[in-house]
Amino acid sequence: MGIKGMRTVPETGIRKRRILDAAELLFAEHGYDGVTLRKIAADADVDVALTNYHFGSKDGLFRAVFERRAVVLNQARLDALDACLKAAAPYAPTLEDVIEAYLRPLGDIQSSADDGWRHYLSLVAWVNSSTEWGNELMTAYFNPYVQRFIEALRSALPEADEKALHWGYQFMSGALTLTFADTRRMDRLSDGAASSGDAVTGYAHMIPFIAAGFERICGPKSGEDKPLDQ
Amino acid sequence: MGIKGMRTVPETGIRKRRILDAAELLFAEHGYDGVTLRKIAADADVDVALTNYHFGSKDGLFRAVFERRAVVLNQARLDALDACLKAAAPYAPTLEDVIEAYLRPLGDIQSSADDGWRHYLSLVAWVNSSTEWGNELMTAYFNPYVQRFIEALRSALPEADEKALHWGYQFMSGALTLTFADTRRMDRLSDGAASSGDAVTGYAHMIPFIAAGFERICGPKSGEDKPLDQ
DNA sequence: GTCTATATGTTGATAGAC
DNA sequence: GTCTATCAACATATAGAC
Repeated sequence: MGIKGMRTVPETGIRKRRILDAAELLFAEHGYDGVTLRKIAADADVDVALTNYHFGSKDGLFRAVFERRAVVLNQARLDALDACLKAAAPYAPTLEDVIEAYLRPLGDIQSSADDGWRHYLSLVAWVNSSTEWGNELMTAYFNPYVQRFIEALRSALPEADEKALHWGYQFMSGALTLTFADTRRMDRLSDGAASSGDAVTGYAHMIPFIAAGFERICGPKSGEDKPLDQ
Repeated sequence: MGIKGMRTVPETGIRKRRILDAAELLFAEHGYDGVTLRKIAADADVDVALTNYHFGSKDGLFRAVFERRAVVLNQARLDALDACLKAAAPYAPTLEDVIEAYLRPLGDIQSSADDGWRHYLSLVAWVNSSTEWGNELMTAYFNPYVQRFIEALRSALPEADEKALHWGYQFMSGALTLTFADTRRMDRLSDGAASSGDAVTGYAHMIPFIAAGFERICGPKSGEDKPLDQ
């Protein structure tokens, strides 16, 4: 086989991969309905029919894109969380350490030069705020990990009210999601003082911001912290 | 004119309004590309051609929907902010009062029975995290108001770093946006302990959470690390 | 203002040659 | 695995009768 200059490694998967990469970026930027298979194929520089050949349908392609990096991302975050818990053992980890273990891997990705991963985070942000896909995909792929994280939060905030804990997670998830989406609106709003592209500064502020929020509503003194008349 | 049982009030605008209402809900739920004019017309119980007659194009309809409530919403929030500033004068308002002035009107809308307004907030959430519409529409309609709010924040946090202030606003905006989106994911995640439909509890937690976050990264003691009871 | 009819293009998907 | 050719369905938008 080798003789006539033919590849000995099969190039199988090269086009399939290019489709995934192109779809990843386009879905992240425009959402599911804002993208056509033709545009994906054009950006991937392959024939339109290949998208259906490899993934069956547009729906199948979208799921394949989402699934591709979900497992490895969860594992990385799980490792960070475990390291944090082990470092603190036999005591409970501090709140800020738990938050940091949750956010740091994402911050590292976002400030990295890896376009694929950055686009993926953007896609996750879109899915997370989508009523159609969010419930199914986020629940299926990320809930088990999120549960572990909330457990860690609970151990760092032993007197936390269960409701407050989940609302706090919701706020953190929202702050994170908008940061991923990277709409560049902050740049104009702040007249250049702050840039949404500056992920390093973003996460440096986000970790203490979120930690303080949790402390306030879930802290040991959360009992008398009923700000509202209800 | 009255004689033959004809309406003396022109029914002009009834169908136009129904189109706006139907479009508002559908755009909020599925985004711009996830909705067809046919579906909007069907839900509004009018002919498809009417959508183009009244609004020129799908783009025009979308803008009309967004614009309809933007002005009145901004005015309501401006009033709340002014009331907060006046109540504190001649001193600077407290941080929590400013945050409350910003969030309270939204919380009131979301926990109200007014479907139209609730759908509108959902639409704003979608626009806010959209790369295609967010920059243009949010900037045009909401930036002037947001600037005023950030000014008020600045007066409550006199030593705030400008960058931190804007990042804090970004986190607040994200938390707010995801709460508007109301994907119901929290319900399952918390196994029923917390419900995203419970806006009253949500905002009751959100106000202190966000205030604590701002204090931590923008507070007078932001250099050090004063977690609680400061 | 409202409807019928239609123009004109695009969509996701497939069948079949290579 | 990849491409050509093609389908039926559906999209937005408009022209013209009422």
